[in-house]
Amino acid sequence: MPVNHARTWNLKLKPRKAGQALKTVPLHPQNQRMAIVSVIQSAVSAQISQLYQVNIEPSSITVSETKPEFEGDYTVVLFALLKTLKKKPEELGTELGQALVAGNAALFSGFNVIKGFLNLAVSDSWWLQFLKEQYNNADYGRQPRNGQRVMVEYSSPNTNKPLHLGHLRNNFLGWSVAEIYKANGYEVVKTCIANDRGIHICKSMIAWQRFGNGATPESTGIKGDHLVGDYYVMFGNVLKEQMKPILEKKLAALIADGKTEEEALKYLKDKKDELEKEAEIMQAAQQMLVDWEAGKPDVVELWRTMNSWVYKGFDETYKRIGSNFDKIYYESETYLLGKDLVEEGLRKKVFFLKDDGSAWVDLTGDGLDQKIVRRRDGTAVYITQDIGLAHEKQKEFHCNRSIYVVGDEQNYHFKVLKLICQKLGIEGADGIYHLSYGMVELPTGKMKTREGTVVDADDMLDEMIREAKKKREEKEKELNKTAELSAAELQELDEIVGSGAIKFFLVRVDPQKRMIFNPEESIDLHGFTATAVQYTYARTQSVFRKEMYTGGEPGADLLPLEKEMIIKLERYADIIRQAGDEMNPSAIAGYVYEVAKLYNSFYNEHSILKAETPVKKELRLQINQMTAHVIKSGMALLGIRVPDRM
RNA sequence: GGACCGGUAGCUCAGUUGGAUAGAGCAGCUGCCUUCUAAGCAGCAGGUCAUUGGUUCGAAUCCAAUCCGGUUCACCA
Repeated sequence: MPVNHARTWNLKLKPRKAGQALKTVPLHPQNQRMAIVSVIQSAVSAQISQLYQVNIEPSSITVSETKPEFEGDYTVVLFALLKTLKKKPEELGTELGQALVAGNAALFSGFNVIKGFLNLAVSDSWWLQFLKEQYNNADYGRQPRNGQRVMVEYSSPNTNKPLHLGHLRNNFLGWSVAEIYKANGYEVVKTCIANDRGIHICKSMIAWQRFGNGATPESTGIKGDHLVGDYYVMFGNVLKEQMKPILEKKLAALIADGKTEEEALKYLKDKKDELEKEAEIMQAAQQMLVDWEAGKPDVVELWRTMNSWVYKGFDETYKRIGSNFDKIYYESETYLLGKDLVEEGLRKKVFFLKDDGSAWVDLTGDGLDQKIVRRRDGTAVYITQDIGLAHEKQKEFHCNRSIYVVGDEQNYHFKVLKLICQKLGIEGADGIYHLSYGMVELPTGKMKTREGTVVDADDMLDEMIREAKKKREEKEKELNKTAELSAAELQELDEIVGSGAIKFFLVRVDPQKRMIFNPEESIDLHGFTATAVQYTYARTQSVFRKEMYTGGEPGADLLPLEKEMIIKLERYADIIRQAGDEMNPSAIAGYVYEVAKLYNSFYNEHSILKAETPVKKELRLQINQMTAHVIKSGMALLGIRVPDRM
């Protein structure tokens, strides 16, 4: 079917937990450094081998950050080693500690043993060397290209209504996971499937045709996706009206038939979909779907027109939230794709035919059920399209992994999809991964279109930006911090803060968990929020407006907070890897906030520009710079910008 | 009923392959702006980690059962 797509969605994205180690290609030598934890593991392993002639795999040695209440920076947990080495905890800790300090003077400056824990102090010189190498590396923590390619599909809107809060979580997750994959060295293809055809699309079309009086986004001044969404809602209302007499009649018949009212109501509820087919307006919508599939010119034309309104509206929203895609698939172009594969599956005996001619796959051996893949009338079902699309994606991009960012109500669907693709031997089937996330709910429960409790994405953004502006204007009365900014710059600032707040709020929670969206709390710009992190970044820049680092020597020793800062910053590389392994942007969000919080303590405790000595000033300016880089880089992985002043 | 997911402070959430006295934010209470940005900092208070049993040097974390909440098991998508 000829389809005209006059839209221009731009885009990008990334995934999680890879079972395989990264094959890194050396490109940036400064990014090839070994993490401190690995350095310690290797040193301990080597020392054990020397002292006791026993080989212990470095990665199997537990090394963690020392708890604040103890002396030291990193802790080796000895319990696991006691049996193999036949030592008592204190004895082993002491022997190992002495040998480690004696043999690695540049690395360790001291140790203590408490119970089965060997606490090691890493020397100031090691941290200073690290700072020297990395403080001005804006790409610290990012890995060189590893030659692997990953596809991330996210967003996937229906073209019959505007985006809502659930779509925002999906978009931010998908986008961020894509960026995190890139930071881990993968090439990423961000994709989206536009669900642009089907009975739900016809519903808005019918309603517009009947009640629209030729209304357009231009004539009404309503954003296209919202306008179409209004007609979708209108369809629902009309249908409800038409169902009333039908249901009443049916109810009376059932009761006359001897059923109790309760039984009858339950029956009607179960048969809701079937009964709706008796409503005139529903029949009209179904006829329209038939006409669309037959390519009836006026229907196709209306479909194109209304979809173009929606796309235009989506483009605006995507632009505001900074979402984009490298490749967009349209269901109108892919919905027939899986049909050949059904034939192939039948030949390969992956599928089988039932007596009525429908085609099925039997997954009972995999702990699942039988699943239909082709209706008896020969048409494809949802899963069939997805099989076809998976095949199509591989033909074009040959990705090592293919991530689908889709809500957890489709867990079963994706389990089935992967299994079928594997059985069919589709390339890349093993790389299919469903990044499942929990629903966004309100304190009052689920969002329901019928009850008008759906939080609209555009409204949400408007409200957050309004809040950011309000807060900024309050602050301006106290301190004239943003006085030098133009009106346009101020507006951009409000957008950075407002959209950052909603992004951070949705992305800071473990994707897997469903989350409660409390409008009042989300609007708060204090505490564990993007705003606090952005504010911290603005502070670093405020310092640099007064004075820059020179690149000179930062001295030989560190105060506790100075060292804590460097230790925290060093961890960033590991956090990126972890967030990638787990496909979990919340790991980045939590870390970036920790950096900001620690920096604020540091900032409060030690003056940078009025440091005790010029050497201390240089040290703190370098810490200031690395903090700024890490915050900016980490926030960028979440799709959140940071302002120079606020 | 089968399968899968969740249950941690009043609320919203962290808690790495099992490690030391379970952490943040919000809300509540005390202090701190003549200073590099107070959208911040320091502190107080707040816990039967759903329950029970098990594994072991050690369990919020692993196993089993139970309770509570959610999702799913369509010739819808």
